[in-house]
Amino acid sequence: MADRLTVGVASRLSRYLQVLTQAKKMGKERISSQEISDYTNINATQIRRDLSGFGKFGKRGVGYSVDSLLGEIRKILRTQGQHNIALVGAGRLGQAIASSPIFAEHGINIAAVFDRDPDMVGRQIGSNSGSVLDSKSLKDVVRDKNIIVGVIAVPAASAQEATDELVDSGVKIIFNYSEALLDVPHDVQVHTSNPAVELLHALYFHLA
Amino acid sequence: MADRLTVGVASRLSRYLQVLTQAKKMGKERISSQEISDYTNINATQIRRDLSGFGKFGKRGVGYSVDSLLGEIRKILRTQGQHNIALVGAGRLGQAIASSPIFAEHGINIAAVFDRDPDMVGRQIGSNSGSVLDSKSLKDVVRDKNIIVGVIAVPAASAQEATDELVDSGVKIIFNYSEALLDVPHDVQVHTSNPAVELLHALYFHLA
DNA sequence: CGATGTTTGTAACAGACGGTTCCCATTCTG
DNA sequence: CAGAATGGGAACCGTCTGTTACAAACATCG
Repeated sequence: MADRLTVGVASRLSRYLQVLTQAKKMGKERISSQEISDYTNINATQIRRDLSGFGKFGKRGVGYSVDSLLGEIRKILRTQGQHNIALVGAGRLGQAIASSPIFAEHGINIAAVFDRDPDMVGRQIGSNSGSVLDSKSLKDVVRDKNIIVGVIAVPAASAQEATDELVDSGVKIIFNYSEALLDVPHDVQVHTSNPAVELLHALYFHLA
Repeated sequence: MADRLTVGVASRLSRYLQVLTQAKKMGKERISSQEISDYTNINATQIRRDLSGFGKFGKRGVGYSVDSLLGEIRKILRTQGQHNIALVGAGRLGQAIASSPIFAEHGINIAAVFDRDPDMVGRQIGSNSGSVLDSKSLKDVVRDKNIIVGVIAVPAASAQEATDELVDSGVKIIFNYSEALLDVPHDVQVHTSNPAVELLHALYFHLA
């Protein structure tokens, strides 16, 4: 239990979390390993093995309780509390992120939104985040609130600059929604999302 | 060569593609396996092994030519031509997707954008896509253009409905940017993007 | 109450895969 | 020319995954 999880296991547990969250919203109370398998394309035996490694969460002949399994996985991933993140960029993408319920559902709080455009500063975007702050205050705010996760939703041209400011302020995990490649110190993780590349990957496997 | 690639290999090749595309934009002409490793966190030896399996693309003591390696990987992934996709939803997220250069960079063309809101229909969003079409015409347009990739950028509540229409029209690959779990036939791939879950995953590994 | 079907938990095994470590050939730099 | 940098290639090992099989627990139905 004290051992760290493998990347593979943690990834799969995250997928389960995603399915369970949605299943709960749809009012489902119980779910079987086979159902999770249908949604994730992960082998049902693998799912049971993953879960049984941490305890006996399911009931034979019945399945898993959605609620309790959600709690157990959150315990395993140690992501039960609230997490604060900073969002840089209040353009279309930033607005889409800020107004999505997807972060709040998982206990993630958008603690601050920044933009360098004076016309955006002070506006309220999304429902769960405060008003847009001036990028000049980024360093102070991020440092004061001890934020360690930053989301980059600015054009590629200013992505590196935003990254540098975040890193300077103590951020250790960056989600990059620009096309830019970001240079960061070794102790900072960058997750770059690139739908186009994922699409090419999917297309390859679609060929008969 | 006729053999299908492993999922792992194809994933890594896609990552290389992403790095190379960006490196080219930054004016880089040569790149070493070590540099690619720095950006992708993939073992440099692994990278060389992946590439050398398809031919001798690099020059010893020098590295790889960015341009030619780009072409080689595109050849391997068979994604050289133009691909048409359909985008459903012209809200903030849909607009962000349509106006991003990220798809065009990889030869992916947003052939049609749909929205059910009459106020949106006819507007021009993004620079590379035509004007917004009424969702009522989705089936006809998608079928006529032989589109096999659809992107869902609508609220969770209407995601399944949009999915059903796409599937009915022959779409085989769906990128889902809503929180909804989508039910699809077995021959349709769904790629659900969930930044919040990815974030929890990253947070787990960040703990010292 | 008993029979039957469903679902989890667990073990065992084979195959694939990734990381590592070598060593060598080639090229560039000074 | 000497040395550093870099890709090509082989071999090894441990880990992970998918699969199969089966027993135990539970539900359902008659």
